[in-house]
Amino acid sequence: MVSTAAPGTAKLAPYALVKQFLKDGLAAGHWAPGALMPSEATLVAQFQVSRMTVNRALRELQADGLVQRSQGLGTFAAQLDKVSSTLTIRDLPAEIEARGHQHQAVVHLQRSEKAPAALAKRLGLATGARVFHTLIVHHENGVPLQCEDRYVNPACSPGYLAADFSRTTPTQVLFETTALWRAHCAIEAASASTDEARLLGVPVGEACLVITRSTHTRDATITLARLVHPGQRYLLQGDFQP
Amino acid sequence: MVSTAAPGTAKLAPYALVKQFLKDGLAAGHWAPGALMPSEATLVAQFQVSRMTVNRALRELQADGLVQRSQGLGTFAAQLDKVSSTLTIRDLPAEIEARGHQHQAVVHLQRSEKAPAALAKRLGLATGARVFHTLIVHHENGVPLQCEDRYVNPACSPGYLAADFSRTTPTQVLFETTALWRAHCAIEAASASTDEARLLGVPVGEACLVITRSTHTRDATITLARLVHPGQRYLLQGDFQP
DNA sequence: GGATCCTACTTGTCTAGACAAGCTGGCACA
DNA sequence: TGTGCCAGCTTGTCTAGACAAGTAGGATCC
Repeated sequence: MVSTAAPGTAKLAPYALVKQFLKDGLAAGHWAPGALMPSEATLVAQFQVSRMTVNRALRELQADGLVQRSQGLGTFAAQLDKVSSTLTIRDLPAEIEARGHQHQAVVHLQRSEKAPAALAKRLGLATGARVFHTLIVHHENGVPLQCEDRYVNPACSPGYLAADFSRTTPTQVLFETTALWRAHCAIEAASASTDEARLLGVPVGEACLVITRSTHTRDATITLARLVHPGQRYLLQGDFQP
Repeated sequence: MVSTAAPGTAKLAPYALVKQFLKDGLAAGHWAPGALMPSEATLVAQFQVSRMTVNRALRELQADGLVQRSQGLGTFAAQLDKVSSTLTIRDLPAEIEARGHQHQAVVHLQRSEKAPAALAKRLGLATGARVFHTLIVHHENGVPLQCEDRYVNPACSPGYLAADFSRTTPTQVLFETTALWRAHCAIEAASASTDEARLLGVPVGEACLVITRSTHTRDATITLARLVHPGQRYLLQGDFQP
């Protein structure tokens, strides 16, 4: 096996080269936000490649939000302040495993219940219909880190209650049996309730990070979850890099 | 002007048609996560288009995280549970304006200070160097919604202190003068300190959502910001839809 | 002067073919 | 039996050209 280039000078495909060139120029401030950037024809001449190659580079930069293009006008450097930071919310057990730490789940509740009117409505069920309810506390290296209070639409995952949640996770079970189509989440801060404080081992009134998450198939709501984290022990992090 | 198609049946470009077909199939569960999807050649035959067209559709689906592709093997339906929800954090004043509400900024502090050692280090400056410091409370329709405590690297934006922050916002000023390259943010819950409680008009100890944000050029740190929101009044929302 | 048309430039998209490179399974050979 | 090679599949990428459609500015006509 012979390496084709010096290490760190990995050979880039032509389209990637054009992309890199433009990205670097943007980072260096060669084109102020809103400024007109080189046209496809210009780049074709400059890099001696075909238009499709340049077009791909520009199209991907547009998808990344780094440039704006409009037919008839040209390509413009994007307002980078409009490129809002995105942060990803992952499954906590997966995150703990990824850190190489030990994950432990304590199941406090795992049963079928009659849904109160408000809950039934949010799940798109008839009032009084039965729903699955689990309450699980996730520990990282023995420290309680998340209190997961979850309601599941039985129609979407009939076998949900049969799972062993000390071994697997609700997210895992649900996504093996259903086709996710839409998800919504909200993040807020709230004080720990008496129950939550007890389960998480923190003082009542402790500031907590609360993630409310709902996932849906195309037609129905699969599950509603309320994830409560002690404020002192949990941090959601996000990075943005063009 | 003659409409080219019935409303709701807007004519899609062939590549978009292929993309839609695959997306619909995934949503309907035709391909379970990990299952082998049709090859490019199959789709070419099925849709009677050229391979580049099909390739574009598949490449975009891959960029969206809906399929995984590997050379020599084929295209596979992605594990959608791995497609973590992303939520975007926008500039609060912009968000308030977008809601059609009235935004008001009260400037409590706007000056140059000697940076303590820890801060200087985080900004990549020499100990004791001067930094710009602003403390602004943003109101929505008269209600305090965010306490923005921000330090700025003078080298990146020398004119920062001259701005009128009752009229414009720090984010706006910074992005007009600097080229953003990298951003980092973290979200946590914390209790309101005495000062924060006073500025936000909430009881001391109230649960607050705290966003810590740092932005960098390629070489230097531009700014560090600590954004504190009263838990009862603020909600970060995110949607995910393939 | 004002309205209209026309041209040049831009991006958006598609085509038909080509070569490269990675994976798999079967066939021939030792 | 085991090993290596090769054919046939897959995706990854590039090319040269084509037509469509949107914009802007100048030339022309009234």
